Amino acid sequence: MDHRSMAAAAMSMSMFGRSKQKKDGERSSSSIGNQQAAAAALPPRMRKGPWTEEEDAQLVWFVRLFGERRWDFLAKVSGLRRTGKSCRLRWVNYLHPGLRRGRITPDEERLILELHAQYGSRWSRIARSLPGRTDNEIKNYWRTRTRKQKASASSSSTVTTTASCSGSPSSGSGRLTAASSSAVTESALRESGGGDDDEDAELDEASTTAASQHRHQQQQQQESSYTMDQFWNEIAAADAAASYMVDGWGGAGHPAAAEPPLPSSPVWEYCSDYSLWRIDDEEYYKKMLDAS
DNA sequence: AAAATGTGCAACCGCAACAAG
DNA sequence: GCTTGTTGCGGTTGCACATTT
Repeated sequence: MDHRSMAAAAMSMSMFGRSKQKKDGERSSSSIGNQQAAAAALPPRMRKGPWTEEEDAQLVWFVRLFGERRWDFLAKVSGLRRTGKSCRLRWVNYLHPGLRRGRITPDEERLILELHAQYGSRWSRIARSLPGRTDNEIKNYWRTRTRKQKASASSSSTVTTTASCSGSPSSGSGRLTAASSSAVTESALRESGGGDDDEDAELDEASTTAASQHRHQQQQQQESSYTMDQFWNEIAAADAAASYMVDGWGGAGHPAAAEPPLPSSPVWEYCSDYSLWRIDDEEYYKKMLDAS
């Protein structure tokens, strides 16, 4: 690993950032500027909120240097004004290689239901059985799912009441219709003994409700799914490409040559003179930090 | 077209467990 | 055994985008 490959990582980070992430980054970048101006005379404060692409790239770099441990140390050394906790969270939930992006598949959904029945809300335990999925992701999915079910249940009861009172088949929106149909399916399943517990019924409900959108969702998933494997592959590819570059960032013929790879940090200048890349001793960094 | 509402998800917070000194 | 620092976890919040009215 050398500084060129880390620059490649920085390049790749900007490639996989989603639109929302980009917007967050833009907002955060401007706030960084404001904060930097305001905090010039103040002791450095920890940043909060969405991560910028620059921060991501910086974090990826230092995690690749030091490994996924000592997050507080890593946060300090990296120059990121983030807590170790925040760094870890960002890495685990967003930057870790092998993470899957995109919607939860029906198979995963089934597995989550099984595991939730088994372990309850122990999301990290459930996540271990779903490669590429984080506990946060599963937790969010579950939350969304239960929220939908609550809404579905309340609206279906409303529809049932309304229908029984007014007898009007046209009452209710399309959403309401979908919700009520799913509720009907769920109750039918319960009555028919199609599911041996609520979880199964819920699963079928979810599947039925989504049936009309399933193909569309799968298509969306194929389009939107961008795994961290792909990301790291791109880094590797960029590594290879970078090996053709001449020394320094003025190398011609490469898109990345025009701009420096990463933002400045307390150790950045040190890094850029190449001497960093001969270092693998943590102690050296401690001394460096003490000296700065 | 604009406002209101819903949805998805990244990130924060507080707590607990664990390890090292 | 106590203190301190680190890590991991679950619950919750807030924001941006999408959809509906």
